[in-house]
Amino acid sequence: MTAISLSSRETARRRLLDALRREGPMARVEIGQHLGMSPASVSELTASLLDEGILVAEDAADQAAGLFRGRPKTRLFFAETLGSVVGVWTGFNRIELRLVDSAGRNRASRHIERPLRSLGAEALMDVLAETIGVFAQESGAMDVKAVGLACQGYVDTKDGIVAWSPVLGTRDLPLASGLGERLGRPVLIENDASAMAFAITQRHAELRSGRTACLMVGDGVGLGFLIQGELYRGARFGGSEFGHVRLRRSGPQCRCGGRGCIEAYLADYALHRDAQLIDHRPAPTLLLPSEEAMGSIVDQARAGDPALINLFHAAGEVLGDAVGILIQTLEPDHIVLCGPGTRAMDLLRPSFEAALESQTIPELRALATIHVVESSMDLLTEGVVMQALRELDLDLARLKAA
Amino acid sequence: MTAISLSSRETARRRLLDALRREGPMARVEIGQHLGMSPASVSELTASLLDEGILVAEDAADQAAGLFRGRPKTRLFFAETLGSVVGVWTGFNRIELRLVDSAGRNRASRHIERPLRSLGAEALMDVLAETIGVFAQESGAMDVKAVGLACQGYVDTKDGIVAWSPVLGTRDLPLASGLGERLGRPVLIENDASAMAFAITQRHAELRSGRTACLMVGDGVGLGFLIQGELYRGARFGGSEFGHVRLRRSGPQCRCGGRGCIEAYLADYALHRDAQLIDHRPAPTLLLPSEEAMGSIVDQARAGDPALINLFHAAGEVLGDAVGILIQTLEPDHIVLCGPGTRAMDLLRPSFEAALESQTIPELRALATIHVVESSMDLLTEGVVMQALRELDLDLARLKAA
DNA sequence: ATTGTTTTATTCATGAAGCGAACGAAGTGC
DNA sequence: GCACTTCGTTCGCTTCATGAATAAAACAAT
Repeated sequence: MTAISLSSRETARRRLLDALRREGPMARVEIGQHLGMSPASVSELTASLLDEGILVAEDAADQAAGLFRGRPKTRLFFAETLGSVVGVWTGFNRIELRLVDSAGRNRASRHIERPLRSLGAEALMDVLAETIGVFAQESGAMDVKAVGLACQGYVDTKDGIVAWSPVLGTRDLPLASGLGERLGRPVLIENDASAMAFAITQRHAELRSGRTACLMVGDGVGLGFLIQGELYRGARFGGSEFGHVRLRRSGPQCRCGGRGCIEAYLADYALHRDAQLIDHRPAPTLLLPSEEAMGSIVDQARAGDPALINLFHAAGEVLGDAVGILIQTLEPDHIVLCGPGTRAMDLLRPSFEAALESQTIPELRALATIHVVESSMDLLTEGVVMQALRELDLDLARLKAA
Repeated sequence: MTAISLSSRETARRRLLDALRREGPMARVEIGQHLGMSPASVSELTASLLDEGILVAEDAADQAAGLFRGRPKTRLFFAETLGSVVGVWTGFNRIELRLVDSAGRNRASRHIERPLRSLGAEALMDVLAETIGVFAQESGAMDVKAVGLACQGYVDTKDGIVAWSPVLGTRDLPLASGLGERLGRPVLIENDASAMAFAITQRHAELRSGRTACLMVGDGVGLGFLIQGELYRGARFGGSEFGHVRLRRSGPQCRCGGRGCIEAYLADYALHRDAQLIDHRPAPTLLLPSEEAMGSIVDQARAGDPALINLFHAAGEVLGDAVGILIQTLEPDHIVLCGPGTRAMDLLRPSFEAALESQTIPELRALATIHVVESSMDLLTEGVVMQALRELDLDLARLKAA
């Protein structure tokens, strides 16, 4: 499951299948209009996809009754027999699982509470493989074709190695091959912010043109960067772990070991930790605070608690500085703020905007539209499962070609 | 002179001409080996280039005497009759000019002292047009086909507008069209750091693969980012003016109006200003300190002046933080530190490396090779003139096609 | 001088990919 | 049954790149 450069045909094929997953069943003409392809090309592409058994034509009977003139459309969609794919997200003390069919439709999902950090490399992979296996079985999926796993940290998607992750507690872990051997299936791994960024851009067409930087605020702070709808890949990892950029030299402690990282102000664990301190409560034991705990902090701040308001003020300022850096460095067309952290956007906004304005000129700021997309962590599994599906599409094509 | 997406043929043509400018005259076989093209394709491409009069075959007589067997190579190179191109860089109180022929060879260069900031938009463009015209005439160039101009600031290359520049003192200046009308020739404008980055990557083959981030330290601090040897273009400007990222909330004054920008620590004007202050000398009147003035500051620091050593220590720390941000955001394969500011790299290095190490994990740091390229400001005119030549190549191709 | 050797350059046929236009297919409305 | 409309396929054309065969231009050997 490596991403080499794609041939012209493979790109067209991918665009077609992507569009079908996003839009649902479409007739050939519709696909052509949607992608700006000639009917001839669509015919050619779909012919081989039908031939390979990846797509099937919808029964004419299924269609809306004949209120139209002309030859009726025959909609195409993914065959039901292609098997399914599991998407996984590993958080600090939580694993999210999702099962989708080849069309990307949700079949089952679940999350379990399970701390992972304390396990060693082998035990960690054993637990993950076991968890994935049980989930698939209990969901009645006998036909899992691939697995996609997203986690925070420096994830080398190409070689399948997690160089460092705050949630796994290991270094240079060959997670893709380790899980792949245990499960007997190809495993794709990805940074979680990239996975979420991909899921969000799949849902919003305007974000798939130009350059889109998605800042995910939640458990940590991550960055997913896309150019023309495709994830930007850096030298190995992709523009990720932006949360560990140090913005304040002597700022609060971050779990990466440093001080003053973006995350140490903005992430749920940081806000929760500081709020507990303000309330003179004991330090939290759970690394990943619950949505209820975070909600109550936000409510108290909205009710006017001055110390908590200050907390969000400082966080908003850091967010503004972070977006300023993104704008000055990547100059994106779109900036997306996403993840659970956007729940408090009303509290962050004043200081966020002030900080952003104080470090960018209007001409530059005007280039990037800032979108706040309320999104929960289950978009992560959606993103990574989509990517696994796309890799599977490619593998199938190459299998037939060989 | 707009950069639209290139056709397959145009890309091949550009690669061929780029290679000839870099490597000098080459025979068709050599071009093929160099670019990984089949002889048939090279033959086809060169046939039309010869036909259009852009290339000519070298005289057989010019070649080395026949110590070789087989049919002798006929080297191809740019026709002498194609005209020349002027490259310009505008600094605070200085204009650098360069005249090159169509092969990119230097024909003449000059720099004049002339402050620009105090002029209005029209007067500024009058002065520039006049200066360029006189330079071309006095260099005996009757055949200037295009002009490339690089300057610091937010430069929209596509629309030819300078949104803001610390050296020009105007806003949203339509410089390309304004100069173009005055000179009667197409004018390409570019951010100066991008121009230098392009020049440097043209000289070093290894920097043309993967992602290369060039941080230019000198008059200001700029960033040029290239992917596979082509300049990254953001929404409008390109990943530029990185020097105005604010790294220290309450840092020293920057000429952009903000405080604590990277530039306010690292740029020549900032170091010079602070050194003057330490020596209890009057504030400098010249905005761009001379190379001698900078050299004397560096010498004093090397001789052990503790206050100046501190100055460079703080600058190095900011440089380390800046490179850390670049690594975490763009994850480049290569980082190039260039520009006159590298003259003091020995003084910057200890704090630079400490700061970089304190905010990046080793796995991530190991991905990017850091190159220090000693380069003076005259590489700027080389970079922008090369880009103007490439645009001219394209225009010629499109002219023939139409 | 003639012939062979070696290297360079061109030509030609082929294949991949996309597309416009023409044509066939499959319905509805009368 | 026939016109009409819309959908999908087929055919021929174009662009582009390439391998193979061929031509070209020298030198070396006889």
